[in-house]
Amino acid sequence: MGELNNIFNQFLENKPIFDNREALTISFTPENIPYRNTQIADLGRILAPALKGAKTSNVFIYGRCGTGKTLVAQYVGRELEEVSKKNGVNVKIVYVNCKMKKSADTEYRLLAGLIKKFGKDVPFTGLPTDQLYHLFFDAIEGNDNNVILIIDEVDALVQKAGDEILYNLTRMNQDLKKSKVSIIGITNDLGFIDKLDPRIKSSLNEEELIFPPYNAVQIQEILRDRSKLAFVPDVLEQGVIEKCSALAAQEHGDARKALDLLRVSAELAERESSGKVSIKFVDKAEDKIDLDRTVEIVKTQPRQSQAVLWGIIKAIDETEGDIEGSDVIEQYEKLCKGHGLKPLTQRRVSDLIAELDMFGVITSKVLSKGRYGRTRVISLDVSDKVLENIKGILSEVFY
DNA sequence: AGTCCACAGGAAGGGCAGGCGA
DNA sequence: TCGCCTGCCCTTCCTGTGGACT
Repeated sequence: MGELNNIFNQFLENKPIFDNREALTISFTPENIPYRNTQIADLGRILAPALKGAKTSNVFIYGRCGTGKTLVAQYVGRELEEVSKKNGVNVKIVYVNCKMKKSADTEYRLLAGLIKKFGKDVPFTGLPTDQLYHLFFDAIEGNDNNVILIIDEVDALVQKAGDEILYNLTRMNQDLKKSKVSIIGITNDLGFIDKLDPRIKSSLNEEELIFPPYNAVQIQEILRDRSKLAFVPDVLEQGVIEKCSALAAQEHGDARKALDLLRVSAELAERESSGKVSIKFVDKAEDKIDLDRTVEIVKTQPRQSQAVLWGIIKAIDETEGDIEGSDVIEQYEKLCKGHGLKPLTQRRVSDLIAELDMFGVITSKVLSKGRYGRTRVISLDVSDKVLENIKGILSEVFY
């Protein structure tokens, strides 16, 4: 108990670093969004007809992650809602993120989530889909609303649930008498729209906005803006912002990453009771973010997927280089045998490997060896330190 | 030019669990 | 409880394919 008290007391005695930590998180919406005036104005013009009760065009917003798409869409949406309220018009903005596991990544969950946002309750599962459409329909129609759906990471939804749902949503307007529904789709997959069914493509892509990546100088400006809110004066040492920006700019100008880096750097500085944030904390923060992310992924994988990863690591250890799918299967099946785990078919393992690739834990690419067939060549995509951690986690699972 | 390897990966469907209303 | 619906994980079956070999 005494030790814990010491920790708490020391924390309280430390010179504070943060003034408002929130300002560095993704959920924070700043007053002013730098370098996005054009996009804000464009989206504003597209949505403005809603103020006169008209249906607005469907919009697609493209841009890589951390380019401000979500921020701008939510910001414009909120402003629009406010102005409409003042003018006595019913405009409702509904935001859903399809990448949020277990919340909006299937047709059922998306609809259930939307219906909930209109204040009605829906069971997690169990209702036929057409009934859900009816519920959603009633929810919208009941309020005489002009509804604008912001569907974030819409590519994730379509990949999992197919594009039928988008078709159904765009078609709803034909049956609605009093209300209107428009869609703002947000995606970081530039080729996304071309993968859609042409019917959906034409009705959904009435307008499109492209969000270019930020450059290092722009990210610096964003960080400076936010740090004025987030930190007490003079805690950032020279070069910290520059370093965070440079690292994030290397990764296609991802402002979110820059903010994360800055926040974690400061948290590490706070934890070490060093009243200032110096460059060394940025390096540590980069490692920590990488480690935390990967460890989290590995920990939350189902057992079979962990077994496959273990097979990959074992196979790489043994061959000391790149390995092929068959090497993984061999190690994986050995592991299953040893732990009474029923081995999955090669087809399924191949999907699990692809999943691990998607998570960024491994890198794999399909390679043709001519007469000797085609295989997937696999290598690990983590630093040695992270690998040690992964091994630790997995050996606890497969003692 | 044609063959053929060794897999990738798409399609379809089975089986299970969770949840509903009757 | 039963029948029905869904999502999810998985298998089975199948077609496609890049390039070394003949």
